Amino acid sequence: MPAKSSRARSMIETRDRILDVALALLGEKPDAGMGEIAAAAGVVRRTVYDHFPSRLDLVRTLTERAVAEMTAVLAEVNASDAEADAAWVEFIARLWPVAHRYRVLLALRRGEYGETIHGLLGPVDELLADLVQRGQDGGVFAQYLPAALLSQVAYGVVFAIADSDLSQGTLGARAATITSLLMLGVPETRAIALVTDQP
Amino acid sequence: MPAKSSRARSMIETRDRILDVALALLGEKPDAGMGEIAAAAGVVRRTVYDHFPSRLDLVRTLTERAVAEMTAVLAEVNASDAEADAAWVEFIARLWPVAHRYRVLLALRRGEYGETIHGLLGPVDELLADLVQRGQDGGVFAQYLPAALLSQVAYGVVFAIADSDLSQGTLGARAATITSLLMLGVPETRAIALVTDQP
DNA sequence: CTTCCACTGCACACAGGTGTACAGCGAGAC
DNA sequence: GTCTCGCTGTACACCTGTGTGCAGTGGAAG
Repeated sequence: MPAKSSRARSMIETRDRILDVALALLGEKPDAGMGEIAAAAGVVRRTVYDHFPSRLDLVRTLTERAVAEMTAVLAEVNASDAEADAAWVEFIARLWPVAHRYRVLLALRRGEYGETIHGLLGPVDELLADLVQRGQDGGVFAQYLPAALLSQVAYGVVFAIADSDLSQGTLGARAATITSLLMLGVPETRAIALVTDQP
Repeated sequence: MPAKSSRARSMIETRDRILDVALALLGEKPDAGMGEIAAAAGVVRRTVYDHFPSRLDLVRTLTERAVAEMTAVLAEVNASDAEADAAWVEFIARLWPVAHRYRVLLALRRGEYGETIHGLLGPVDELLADLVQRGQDGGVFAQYLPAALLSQVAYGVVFAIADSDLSQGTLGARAATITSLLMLGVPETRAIALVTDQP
C-alpha cells in the first residue's frame, strides 16, 4: 500500500464520508435528495456530483458495497463444515448489522433503481440458495419451497425485520434469527437452542 | 336503498372505476402519477381531482377500503371457535386475494403517506394481535415474541409474498400460508396437514 | 512562489408531478 | 325546452429534484 498523497487521501475520505452519510440518511429517509445528502456530509451538492455523476451512480456504489460485505460473510460461513441450521444462525448473526446498515436497499429495490440493485444482488442470491439447498439435502430445512425461493423469503424476512421497529437492540437480531429458522422448517426447540448457544 | 338518479349513479361508477383502476395501476407502479391513473381510468386528470381533491385523499380512500375488507374477514374468522392455527389458515386463504390487490400499500407505507396508512391500519393490527394471542394462550403458537410483534411479522410476510414474484397462481397462497404458520411456531407436519385439508 | 485541483457558491436549464382556473359540451333532470 | 352538472380540454402557476456551468478560493504539491 503506497503512501498516497495527502490530496488523494482527503479526496477518498470525502468520497467515503459521502457514502457513509448517504447510507445512514437514506436508511431513515429513502427519498432524501442529493442536496440533503450533501448537507449531511458537510459538503456542497455540486461536490457530490463530482464524485458520483448521477444519483444512480451513488446507489450503485452503495449496493456494490453491500454485496461485497454480504458475500464475504456468506463465503466464510459457507466454508465451515457446520450443520446448515447452525451455519444459518452464524450467518444471520453476522449479517444482521450489515442488513440494518443497508436497509435502504429494501425500499430502493422497488422503483427506479430496482433493476440495477436486483442485478448486483445476483451473487448473494446464489450463495444463499446454496446454503439453503445444503440444509434441505441434509434434512434440516423444510422443502415446501425450492431452495431458490425459500432462501429469498427467509432473508427477505431478515431484511424486513432489520427495516422495522424491532431493529434496535438485541431483540431484533434474536427475532430475525428465530423467525427465519422457523420458516426454514427448523423445529422451535432446536431454533431456541441454537440462538441461546450463541456467545 | 333508494333508487339513485342516473346521474348520481354514473358519478359513483366513475369514482369507483377510478379507485379500481388506481389500485391495479399502483399495484404495478407505486409511483404512478395522477395523470397516468386518470388515463388508465379513461378520464381526464381534472376529473380525478373532482373526486379526490388530492393524491392523499385517493390513497386514504384506497386504504380505508383495504381496512374494511380485511377487518371483515378477520372479524368472521375470529368469531369462529376453531383452533387458532386453523383459523389462521382460513384467514390467510381469504386474505390472500385482498393482500394481493392492495399490495401497493406495502410500498406506500414508507414515504409520504406512511403516517396516514399506518394510522388507518390500527384496527387490523389489533384484531390480528388478538388472533395470535389466542393461539399463544392455547399453546399452538410460539411465544418467542409478544403477540403484537409476532402478528406484525407474520402478516408482513404474507404481504411481502403477495407483493413478490410468487404472487401468481396457487404457489403464492400456499407458500404464504405455510411460511406464516411455521414462523408462528406451528410444526411443519401440522402446517402441511392444515393447508392440504383446505377445500 | 507558482501551479494544481478539490471544493465552494452561485447560476441556469430542464423534467416531472401537483393542484387550480375557466370556457365549454352533452346527457340526464325538471 | 331549459337547466343542471359531471366531465372535457387546455392552460396556467408552483414546487421539488436532477444535472450542468463557471468563476473563485484555499491549501497541498512541485
